Amino acid sequence: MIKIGFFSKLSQVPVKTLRYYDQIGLLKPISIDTFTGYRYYSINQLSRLNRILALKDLGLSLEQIDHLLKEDLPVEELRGMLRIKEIEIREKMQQEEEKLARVAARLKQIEQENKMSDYDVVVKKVDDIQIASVRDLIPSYPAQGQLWGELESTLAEKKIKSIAPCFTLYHSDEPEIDAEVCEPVAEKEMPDAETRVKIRELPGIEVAALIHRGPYATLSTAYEALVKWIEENGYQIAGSPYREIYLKPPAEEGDQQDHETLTEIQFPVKKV
Amino acid sequence: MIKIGFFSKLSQVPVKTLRYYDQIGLLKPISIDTFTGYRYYSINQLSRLNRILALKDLGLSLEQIDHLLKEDLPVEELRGMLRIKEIEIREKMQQEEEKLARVAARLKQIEQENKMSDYDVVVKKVDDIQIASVRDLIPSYPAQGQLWGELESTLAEKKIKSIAPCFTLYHSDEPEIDAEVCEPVAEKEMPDAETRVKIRELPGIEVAALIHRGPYATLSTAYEALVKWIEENGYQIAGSPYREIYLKPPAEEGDQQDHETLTEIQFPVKKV
DNA sequence: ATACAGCCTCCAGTAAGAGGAGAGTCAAGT
DNA sequence: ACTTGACTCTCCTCTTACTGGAGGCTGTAT
Repeated sequence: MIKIGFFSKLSQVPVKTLRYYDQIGLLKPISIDTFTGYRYYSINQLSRLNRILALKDLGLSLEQIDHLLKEDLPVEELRGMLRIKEIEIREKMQQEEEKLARVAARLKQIEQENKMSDYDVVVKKVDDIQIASVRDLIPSYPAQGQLWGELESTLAEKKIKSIAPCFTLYHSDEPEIDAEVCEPVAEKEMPDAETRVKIRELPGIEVAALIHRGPYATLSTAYEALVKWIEENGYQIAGSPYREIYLKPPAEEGDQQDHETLTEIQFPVKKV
Repeated sequence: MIKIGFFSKLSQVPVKTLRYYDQIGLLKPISIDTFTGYRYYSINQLSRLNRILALKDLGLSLEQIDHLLKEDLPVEELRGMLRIKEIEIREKMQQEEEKLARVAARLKQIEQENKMSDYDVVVKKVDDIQIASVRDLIPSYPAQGQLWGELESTLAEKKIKSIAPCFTLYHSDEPEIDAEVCEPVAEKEMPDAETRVKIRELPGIEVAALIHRGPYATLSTAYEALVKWIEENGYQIAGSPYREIYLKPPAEEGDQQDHETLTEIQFPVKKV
């Protein structure tokens, strides 16, 4: 029968923590004075406390520990929990390693350019999306203009509305540019489909993305930055197509100099 | 001027998160309808959001990010933060690795014995402590009895009281046992010190500890388990002395069979 | 008798949101 | 004009494993 402070000294566990363990029912004192509320522990309880600390040190939550100590079905269940923990820890180490790579890459970039990068790359999963699109081979990037004309006029005719920013899928760049211009739509099918415009669902994928501000002619620096980031951060480009999303097209039609133009570039990626 | 749901779709950031970022002032909508409370964002803000996400991905807290984006002193400060982050991540990886070792060791023990270990080893820092002690070479462990007699009688004579469980420090076991029997006391000095009993302060150290239940004759299994644990968990024994703490001595004087006897063993350790 | 250490309960706060209730708003279709 | 269903709002609670503090009682030593 010892008081909480002494029990704390013996175990080197803070008094606050012991009270907390009492509160959540993990380690209750053997008796509590009804009048004063003083907690009284037995020295025997040090064993249980040690077991708690040891399991906590393995990364188990107090709830899991409580469960393990409450039921007397420990061995098999503990084994299972530890196996899972093992995997979790490996995953976490993996993630830390990747994070370290990202930090190192960013540091390197700062050292080299002595300023904060213009581009911030994020990896994200893009959702499935319904699109209406026209695909064709074109001789140059600006030549996709006529595909856009074809797509927009068809959609206008069918009274189909775009529900999100339009974008281009580039299926390949060589020897010719294989481009597909897309408008997100709500419809699932194309009525009387005797045009080149098709409606289909684009499955969601993981992409590395960044946003470029400035005219289309300056997109190449963004591409370089994105490819470099992907290489340096433990990812690789996972096939075609990549996307160019026209978040905010030039204010005036044909004004290729608008410095407020915003374009997002997305490359499908997977971890190396 | 787009609504929160659309901004969320474009960025793949949950609406809840955007509202939270607004709340903490990290990313405020460009306008909020005074009557409806609707938040309206600008597409331009995607850049800032991307920067936030990128920095978050490096492990910075939202508070740090807010600071970095608020002030325009970013480069040097960011570099410093990232350097610190780099170190933190390495430390964390180190810790995860050690945790993995502990889990693996525990799993191995379960596989071998097919039951939960009787011993739970904890690593802890023990505090500085004032002790009164007698040290001598003894021919066998039970022979420390006479040292105890000497210590207790001296303390009784000087009316010095023990304030915690007594313990023995073993400075060496070979060729003879160099033992020091100790009683924690409050006094800082020994009055008229013409006895072999000395008072001194024992500095706090890191120890690996476990609790053994059962008569002293069975302590050897506990020692084996503790030494094995230390080896398997990336620690090493950091010199002498080790401690045997008599948490709960046999109920009756001389009853060496008491199965409720509790003894804690502590080895000074350091990480390999 | 009076310190003073030790103990009590209750409350608030941590990071970064998630989940849900209940109510108001918007846009499209009838 | 009305209804429906999707969006949005605020406010509340919950998460982990505690930590810190306020205000008040208890136990022991002088």
